[in-house]
Amino acid sequence: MRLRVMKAADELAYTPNAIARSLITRRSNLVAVLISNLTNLYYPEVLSELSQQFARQGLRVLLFTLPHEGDVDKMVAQVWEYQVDGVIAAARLNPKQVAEFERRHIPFVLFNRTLRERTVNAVVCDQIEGARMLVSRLAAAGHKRFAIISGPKDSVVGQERTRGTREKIAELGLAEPLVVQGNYDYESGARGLRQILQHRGRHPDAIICGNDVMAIGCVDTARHEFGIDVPSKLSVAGFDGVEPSTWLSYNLTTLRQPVQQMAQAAAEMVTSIINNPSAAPEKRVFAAQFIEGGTARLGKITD
Amino acid sequence: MRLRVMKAADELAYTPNAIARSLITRRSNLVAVLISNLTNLYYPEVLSELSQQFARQGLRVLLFTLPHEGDVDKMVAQVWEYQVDGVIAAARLNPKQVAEFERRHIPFVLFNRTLRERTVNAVVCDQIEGARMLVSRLAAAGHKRFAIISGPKDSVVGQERTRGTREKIAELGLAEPLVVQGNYDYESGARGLRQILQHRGRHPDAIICGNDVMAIGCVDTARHEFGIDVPSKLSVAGFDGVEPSTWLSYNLTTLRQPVQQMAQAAAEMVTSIINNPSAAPEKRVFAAQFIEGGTARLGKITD
DNA sequence: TTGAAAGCGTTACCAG
DNA sequence: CTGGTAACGCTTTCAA
Repeated sequence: MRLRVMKAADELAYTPNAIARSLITRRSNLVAVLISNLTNLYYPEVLSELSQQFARQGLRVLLFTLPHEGDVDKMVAQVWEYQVDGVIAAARLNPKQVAEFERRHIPFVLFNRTLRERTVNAVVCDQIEGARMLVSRLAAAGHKRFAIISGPKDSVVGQERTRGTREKIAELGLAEPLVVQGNYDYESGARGLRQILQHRGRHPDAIICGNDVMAIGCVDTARHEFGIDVPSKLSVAGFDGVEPSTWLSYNLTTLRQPVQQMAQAAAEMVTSIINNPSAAPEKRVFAAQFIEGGTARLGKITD
Repeated sequence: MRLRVMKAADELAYTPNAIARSLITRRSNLVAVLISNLTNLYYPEVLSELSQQFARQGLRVLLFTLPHEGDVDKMVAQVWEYQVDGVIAAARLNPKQVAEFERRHIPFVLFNRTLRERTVNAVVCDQIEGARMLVSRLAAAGHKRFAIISGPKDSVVGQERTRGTREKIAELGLAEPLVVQGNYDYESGARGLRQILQHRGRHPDAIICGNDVMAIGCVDTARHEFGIDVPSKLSVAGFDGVEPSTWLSYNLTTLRQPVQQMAQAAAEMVTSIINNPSAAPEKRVFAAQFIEGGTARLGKITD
């Protein structure tokens, strides 16, 4: 009997309907992943990891890419409609939007961001500590005049990187760094360097960029547009540790974020909240890994 | 009355349940996107475009990243369960798997792949024509000895690029190229070059790589490991036109695929099939755009 | 214009 | 252990 049913099912190409199942079980097995822009080089790695991790637990990723200048509220509303079992947000959401997820008891984990004045589930990398480490290393190697090409204003990660950098520079009693703003892309790294160089006064001996892509733009522009040798005449460092930073032409000095670990942690967190919704919010902080690379002069100065 | 209902709905944080709606309307507004590995630099751009395009039409992307060595059949079964309204596959599926989608009347579009001996809906870029164009330009500039760092065996796109290259070389009566195999990543571009150089006989004057990332690996290795000047001593070209190919250190000679147009076409195709399921399969072929770049000597030889 | 009922494909539950 | 029935939240249809 059972056999005959199975055979018929096969012939009719029967497949259980996950949607109908979700309706009654109240579990969609869907996890929304909110990402601002996938072209960031860093996020594809995150997304790929998340997708693999979730697949392992029988969860599927429902992707939401935020329109650059679109209505985030509308998109968030869409997330609710799909009754997702959880949300991972690697995008800029305002506190009200986050609060709304909590009100609806949707397991919610922030990726690489936190909220001020409130503890929410989050997986982050310690940007401030990383930035301080970077400055220490550079200062120890004799750098004295720093400049910063910062991330965009609305990036919390970028702000923290800038803040950590400035704090440590101040602590070490070095001159306040020149800060110019970028927006995380290659061109803005190039533009940042031009702005720094046209600034009157002595040029900096180290430039710290808000991410790797800007650092790469900065290195390229220094070398090819201005003929400045990196690192002997100028040190440049970035953040992230994206793949191109390891390429021979750059071999970038950078602070690598442990993407894989972080994605795994985020996925774990979502599933653990699904299974235990009353648990207290948790923030998991990972340390960035210093990659010595070759765009910064790091050996001790001897004379 | 209407007003009171709306108000109550708001207070209760009522949100329509898309899942329940799907059950009765038999439209999930979900589109499955199948991608083999997101770390390819090329696919994030595709995915990003697709997601934007679909969002505009009220469709959401359900992401399926194929495990490198996993069970594709199982993953395909999952796609069915979710009753997706359409599928875009930028991954290697066998003909049987494709046929199964058709049997279930699920709108199905292949991205950057086609099937032999069968016409299915597909959006592709003419790799063969592109490769031929590339060889023509290089030959016209005086290159005589070609080598190829090919894509992995199971990549149809890679095969076509290699085939177009070989065909044109043969037509021009030039020596048959040395072909070494890569797997699309940076390291395999480096390895490919080493293999080519240790091959006895005269070194090639042009290397055509199966994609940009390998070309970048090849250029870097030539310059930094072997001290070979590119392009004056060796020309290197790639395919794709990914963002890093435009960076100053590379300024790669490549064939850019019109990702945005292709993604838009794919999205359009899915929606048009949804609205008119009986339409005949269509293949939309885009031309690659030749990017002159600076890693290949393209000026006419004068002596 | 408003209200009630049927049905989508599944799981859960409760008799038999 | 088996079989039938209710229920999930929505849209559609039909009647009042």
